[in-house]
Formats: sequence, C-alpha cells, structure tokens
Amino acid sequence: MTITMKDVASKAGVSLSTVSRVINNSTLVSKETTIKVKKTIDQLDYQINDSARALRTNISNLIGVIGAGMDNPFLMNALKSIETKALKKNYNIIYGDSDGELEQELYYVNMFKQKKVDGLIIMTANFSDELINSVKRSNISTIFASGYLDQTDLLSVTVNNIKAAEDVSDYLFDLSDYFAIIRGPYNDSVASKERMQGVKNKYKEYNIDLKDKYISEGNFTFESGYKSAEILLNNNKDLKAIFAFNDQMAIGAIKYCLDNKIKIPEEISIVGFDGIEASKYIKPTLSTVFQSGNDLGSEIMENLLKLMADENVENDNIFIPHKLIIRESSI
Amino acid sequence: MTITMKDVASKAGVSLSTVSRVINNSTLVSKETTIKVKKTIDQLDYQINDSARALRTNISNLIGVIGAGMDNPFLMNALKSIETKALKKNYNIIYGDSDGELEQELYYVNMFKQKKVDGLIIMTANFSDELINSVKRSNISTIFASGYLDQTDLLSVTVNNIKAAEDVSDYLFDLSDYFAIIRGPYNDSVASKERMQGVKNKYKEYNIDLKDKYISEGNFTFESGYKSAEILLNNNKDLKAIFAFNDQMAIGAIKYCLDNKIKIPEEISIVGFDGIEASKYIKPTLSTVFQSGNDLGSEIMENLLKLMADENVENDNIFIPHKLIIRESSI
DNA sequence: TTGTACGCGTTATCAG
DNA sequence: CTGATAACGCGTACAA
Repeated sequence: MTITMKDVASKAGVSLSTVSRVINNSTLVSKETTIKVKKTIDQLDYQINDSARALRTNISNLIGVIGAGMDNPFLMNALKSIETKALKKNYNIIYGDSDGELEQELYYVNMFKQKKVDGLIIMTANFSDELINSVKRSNISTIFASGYLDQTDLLSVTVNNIKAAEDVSDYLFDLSDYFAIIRGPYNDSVASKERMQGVKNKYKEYNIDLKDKYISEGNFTFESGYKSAEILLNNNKDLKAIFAFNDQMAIGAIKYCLDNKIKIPEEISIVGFDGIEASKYIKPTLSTVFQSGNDLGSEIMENLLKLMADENVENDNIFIPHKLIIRESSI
Repeated sequence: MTITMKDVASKAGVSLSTVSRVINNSTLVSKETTIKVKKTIDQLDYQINDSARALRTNISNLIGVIGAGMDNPFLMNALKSIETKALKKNYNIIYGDSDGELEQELYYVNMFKQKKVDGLIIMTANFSDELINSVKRSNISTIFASGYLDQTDLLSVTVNNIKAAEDVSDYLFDLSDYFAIIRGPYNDSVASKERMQGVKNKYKEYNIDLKDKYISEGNFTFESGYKSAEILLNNNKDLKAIFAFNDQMAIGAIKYCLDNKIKIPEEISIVGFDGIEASKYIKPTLSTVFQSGNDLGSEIMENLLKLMADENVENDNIFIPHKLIIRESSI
C-alpha cells in the first residue's frame, strides 16, 4: 500500500490541490493549512511519486551521463563534480558505463531517451556517427566531453588534447632526438586521436620521421602500459623518452623499467596524462599533463544548464586548462 | 512535440492496445500487425515513456545504489559488476555518492524512495540508526554491503572484515612483536570498525598490549596514509610493520618510507586491504588482503534479485572470499 | 485562499 | 487476435 497525495488530503481534511501546492511551496496557501498538511505528510511518511510528476510536468530532473570506464579515476573525479553541481540545481545524475563499447553507448542513449532525461553528457571514448545521430534526433540538450567536435551544432567541453600533446612533445624533444608513444585504442578514442595529432604536428614541425616502431597501442590500463613499454624498449634500443596517453599506462611503463633495472629518468623519461592522485604517490613520481576533473565537471554543468535553459552558449568547443607538471620520472 | 503510442497507433492504423502489445512482446498479435507496428515505431522514432509506464505498472526497473567515494577503485569495481548484472535483468542502476556524509545518505534514500526504486544497495561507510530506520520504513528490498549487521531482519553481503584483519594480524605477529594500524575514520566506517575488531582480537589472543600510539586514523586517501606513516614511525622507533585498512593508505605509507630512505621490507613491512589494480604496479608491490569487486557485485545482485522476487535468502550475513597476498612490501 | 476536473502516456481488463 | 475504456498519481486551469 503506497501512500498518495489523496491519502494526505483526506487525512488532513483538504483537497488534493492544496496538498500539491504545499509540496511545491506555492505561496497561495495559508500558514495554517501548510503546517497542517506538512504534519500529515510526516505522519504518513508520504513520498512524492516522481514518475507521476514527471509524466505530468514532462520534466524528469534527470541528467544522463555516459562514460567509458569506471576504473578511470580522472573520469570519476569529473563525474563526482558533475553530480555535486547537478544536485545543487535539483538534478539527479544517472550514469551508464559503456566500457568503450559502441553498442552499450547506443543502448544508454536510448535508455536515457526513454527516461526523458533533461540533459545528456557524453564522456565516452568515441563519437561514432551512429551515436551522434541518435543524440541529434533526440533533441536533448547534450554536451560532449572527451574531445573536440567539428560539428558546429554540437557543444563540447574538454581539455585541449592537441595543444597538450604538443606541449609534451616540445618538452620531450628537448631531452632527446625522438620519443615513443603509448597511445589509446586505434579507432576508438577521440582523446587518443587528438593527442596523436598533437604529437604528429610536432614531429612534422621538427622535421623528424615518426616511425611506426615509435608507437604502441594500449587500452588505458596499467597492464597495457607495462607491455607497451617492453615492446617499445625492445624495438628502439636508444629510446630515451616515452609519452603515455594516460597515467595508468605511464605507471605501467615505469613498473616495466623498474622491473628491468632501467633507470628513470637517467636512462629513460616517462610522461603521462591526466594527473591522477596516484601519480604523486608512486616512486619516481610521475611527470604528467594535469587536467582538473573538477574544472571539467563544473564547465560541463555550467554549459549544460545554459543549454537546457535555452540560453546562448558562446563557443562550440570549450577548453579547460591543462598544465604539464614535471616530476621525477623525466629529464 | 514528443511522439506517443497514440501517434504510432493512428499512423499504423491500429489501436493503442495493439501497439502496447507489440512493445511488450505479447504473443497475442499476428505477425503482420507486429511487423507493421514495428515499422511505424522505427519510422516515427518512437520512444517508450518510462515515467508513464512506471506510473501504471508500479515498477521502476531501477536499483538505487548509495556508495561512499567514487575515488575508491574497489567500490567502483563492485559497482561496475552490479551494473552489468543488473542490466542483464533489465534493471538500471542509479548511483548516489554520499562521500561519507550521513546527510547525503539520507538524502539519497529519500530520493530513491521517490523514484520508487525496486531495490536498494547501501555500500556507504556507516550504518547509522537513522539510515537503517529510513530504509526499513520504506519497505524496499535492500542489501547492505560494507559490513556485517547485527539486525536479523536485514541482509548484508561483505567480506569478512574481522577474519581478514585477524589473518593479517597473525601474519604480522610472525614478523614482529607488534605492529601499527592505519585505520579509517573513527565513528564513521563499519568496515574500519570491524577490521579494528579483528586486530584487537589477535592482540588479545597473543596477550599483547594494543597501545594508542600504534594506531593512526586516516580517511582512506593516499595522503592520509602518508601522514599516518610519518606519525606512527616517529612515535614508535622500533616499528617493523604497518597494517593499513585500504590500499591507498598503504601506498601513501610506502611513499613516506621511500621518501625517507626507510627500506621496505627490510626495515618495515606494509600490508594493505582490497587488492586494487595499482597495488601490483607500484614498487615495491603491495602485500594486501585481496577481495574481488566482481564477486561482491555478483553476490549482492544475486541476493537482491531473490529479495525482490520475495524468495527466501538463506543467511542474514553473507561473506565473500578474501585472500592475504604477500608481495614485496612485507616480510 | 481553496476546491473541481481534466490530462499527461501507459497498461490491464473486458468485450468482441 | 483486436479495440474501447478505466486507472495509475500528480499539476494546473478554472471556478468558487
């Protein structure tokens, strides 16, 4: 037996609408009745039925977030920040983890449509055409948040992956004639593609040949970083620097070097990306491109709220700050 | 303009009920009409309205999860596993992060009541009376999952914190006359309380005095582990072993030792708890009590599904396996 | 300031 | 196999 407004109304001796007004803090209710109704609500432990309310108002107060990988601390930081900001505006977050699977992503977009979410945040690795079309058709206010989008009618908030990778490249070219890269999955990750672009830009600028054997493909896990380091070091005997596209892979690479008595940073420099908390607590501490999950979350929510309120948003692509932090794992 | 079953019905030239039957895979519809209706659904890009459905059926297909700390990899592993299992049974997860704040926890329980979740999973640090009462009043099928509960009418799934801590204690007493503890927040965490109990049991069994200066309180972060190690080592000059109640704090403690040229494990042994992925990739690798987030998630969901189906569940308190793994940071 | 009546989009019951 | 109709719980004109 679930308790409804009707029960509250009859017990309090008022009409349904009065109860509704009290619940929604309407000013058109006398102090007395307000108190009386609130008391009965407490007594009966009445709970609003969100489904009924959403059906009636066509507002779900839900924001859907699709992300790839709950084992990614940076993503979780951003998500936490999104959640906090959303809560303040009375929105609840509903998160779907795609693990990088396109099928899952589409599934979640669909599910969020059915739940009639008021806003949507896509932090997944890849922006496939299918995904983008599905989102566009839905007419839901949406922010893309793992990379830049060349579609002018869509809004993205992200770190400037290209510029950040260029910064790292400049730094590493100072240390060595060339450096190796542990990138993300090949056809899968916007962020990885963009960072790769930054690297390519600099190789080209310095007129250095970016050979295939300088590049290894990981999947953003510790383990793939470990294995990639092994491959890269075996294939490039004079290698002096590695740029890993996230911190986990960088930490994996460090572990490989340590296990094989390769001195860091004397023999090899290693740079990561993200600046997760753990990067400060390993030995040697990790040089990395820091970006703030907090910043990202704030910027996303700020713009999403504008979008949902039909306000104009200035830029199609918004960048959050990044900073190359040099620690013990390089130079 | 949102498209409803009505639009589908009129465009397909059938009645509302027929559309409903097709959507719900009723067998009572002819192949022909089924195909016709499905086609129009596609054409119109019709999406079910979950609110309306939930209102009518009184089933939300939602499972609420309340957890403390999205920066906890072990918790996130468990959550991922819960999500995967839930999806298979057509349930969606809605997660609320309390950050260990009681107020937040109560807020989420309330919110989940309003969303009429079909099931509830409480993985938060503390089981306050207020929280438990709120949950009980709601009549929602609930699993508690961070510690043991002495209330016989509630169900918990967790690692056996007491036994695990006893295992570690036995191991460390083999190495040294006493050991220090980096525990979790004092009045806040069931898991921490239970692990403390295990330690106390063994100190008592071996008739050794568990002095206050052997214990430092952290908050499950790297940083608190680092600071705790400093305090413990300063206050106990002959200290040879530390047991941290999670891996992050253990890694922080290791970092402190490394920074201060204290040799691990020669001068001091360090043991963590959880067995997060990073514990294998730091140097020295971390000895720790491994528990599987996957196991935990599976066990939780299995029992929650039974509970929701009103089936009997055998035990009030279900334990998942744990295993003390000795790596380079100890002996 | 309060109450009445309708409709949101769906499913379930019943009749055909 | 299909269709009409009531009901789920709430918010909001409109009336009082």
